[in-house]
This record gives sequence, structure tokens and C-alpha cells, in this order.
Amino acid sequence: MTSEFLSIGELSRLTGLTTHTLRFYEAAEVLQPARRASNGHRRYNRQDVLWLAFVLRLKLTGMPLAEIRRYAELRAAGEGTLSPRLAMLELHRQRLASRMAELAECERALDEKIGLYRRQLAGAKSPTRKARK
Amino acid sequence: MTSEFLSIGELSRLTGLTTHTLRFYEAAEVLQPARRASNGHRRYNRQDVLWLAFVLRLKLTGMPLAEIRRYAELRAAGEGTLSPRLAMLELHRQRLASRMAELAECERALDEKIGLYRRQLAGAKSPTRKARK
DNA sequence: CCTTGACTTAGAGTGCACTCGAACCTCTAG
DNA sequence: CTAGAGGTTCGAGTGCACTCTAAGTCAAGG
Repeated sequence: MTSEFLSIGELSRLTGLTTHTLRFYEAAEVLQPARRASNGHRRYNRQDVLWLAFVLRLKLTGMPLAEIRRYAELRAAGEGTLSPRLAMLELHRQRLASRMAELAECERALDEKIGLYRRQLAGAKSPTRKARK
Repeated sequence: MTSEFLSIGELSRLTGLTTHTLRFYEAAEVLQPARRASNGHRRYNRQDVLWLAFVLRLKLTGMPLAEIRRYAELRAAGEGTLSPRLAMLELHRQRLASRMAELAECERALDEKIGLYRRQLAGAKSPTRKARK
């Protein structure tokens, strides 16, 4: 039953994206035009699923669709584009690193604020501690 | 010369936000209505600057403006709202942690892919290594 | 035959966070 | 007095990434 090809609905369930979004990605040239079954329905294979998973990781790390589209273009153009693709990934990797550093810094500040609030609340709830000279 | 109050332009330079954005934040009730100089110009004090810095950290860590607005509302309502504010911060702190974990995981995958590409490129550039038995 | 459900298309609509434009005001320096 | 810099308001426009609608096709089950 479960063939090696997925319908758009199955891919949707697998990835959590809506079928709308999958078609939208195809129109945005992030996914290459899907192969079709005889009835015109899209059919996705393992390769497509892997590529989509990669795309979703790029997305998750904040790469805009337009840039993913450029990457996808290079990929479609074949082996010769390995080096610009690597460059894109390396650049992205760097942005990701600074983003993570930024978040870590914010986390620190947030923790500080939370600590402050906790102490304030504790002080308000049992003012005896403060009162007891 | 440099008084303890900032004009909107000065605050803009200080934060990197445009004056448009600062007014937009005020309209969105993220910043409280600014005090005004006699000529109607906005005047920001140290408190405002600190609050804005905090808001920008929340933003940076992905809190939507609507949520920051809710937080600002509580803050404006006074001391009595400490506890719901703490709850919001703690929730946000958790989301931040999972986001960071997610990013770290993506970073790992990205590094792997980059490593693969590098090896492929090295192999293509000097195929002698591959050729040699 | 009829319904149900998964699919197709093109194109319009949504939500968020700005971003800009137009018309106007006000202070300071030349 | 005038130019220029910086401020004001209101409301419209932008860019991104979906998200949905409408109208239709097609295959299987009752």
C-alpha cells in the first residue's frame, strides 16, 4: 500500500506543513516542480523529502525563502555549483553562530530579571524576613 | 547641552530604530505615551531608555509585539502585577531555551553538510588522491 | 448514480512589523 | 527674513510568508 511515493497530503502530514504551503513552496521555486501521477497529482520521492527536510532546517535557522530559492537554483544547476553553495552555507553558518550568541546573551539578561522578580515576590509574600531587624 | 532627556531622533540614533518605528511602538502601546516638551516634541528619560532596551531584548528573542504589549500593560498597572509578569518571563525563558536547542541541532546538521561539501570539493579539485589506488 | 475526500488551478486575503508620504509646525543660525 | 533641521499627525503602502477561497477533476465505496 505504502508505495515509495508520497502524495501531497501524506507529505503534509509528514512535515506538518499544509498542502497549501507545499504548493506555495513549489511556486516559489523552493521545491522543484513535482513529478505527477497519471491523474495529475503530485508525487514525492525520498529525495524530495530529504531536500524538504533540509529546506526546513534552513528556514528554522532564519534563512529567508528568497535565499533558499537561490540555493535551490544552484542545486538544480548541478555539481558545478558546489562551491557557491558551500559559500552560502558557510555564510549562513556564521550568521547562525552570531544569532545564537545573541540569544545566549539575552538569556543571561532574562535570567537576571527573573531572579530579581523572584526575590521581589518572595520579599512581598513574607515581609517578616525584612522586618526582623 | 546634553540634558537628561532625549529627543526621538537621539533615541533613534541610540537604539538603531527609526523615529517611525519608535512612534509605531508608542501607538502599539509597547512604549507608554511619551512626555512632551513645551513644543510638543517627545522627551525620553533614562527609565524609558531602559524599558526600551528590555523590550528590544524580548523582541530579539522572538516575542511578538502583541505579547510585549500585554507585558507593558501589566507593568503600567503597577506592583500588583509582578507575579503574572514573572510567569510571562518564565514561559518566555522556556521557549527561548527550546528555540536555542533547536538552533543547536540545526547547527550540527549544517556543520555536517558543510563538512561533506568540503570533502567533495577537495576530492574534485585534486582527484589524484582518489585515483591513487 | 451519488457522495466523500483527496487532489487540481489561479488568485485573493491575512497578519505582522514596519516603512513611508504628505502636510504641517517650530527652533536656530546666517 | 529665510533656510534647514528636526519635530508633529494621520493614513496608506510594503514585504514576507503564508492562508484561504472558489471552482473544478477524479477515483472509490455504498
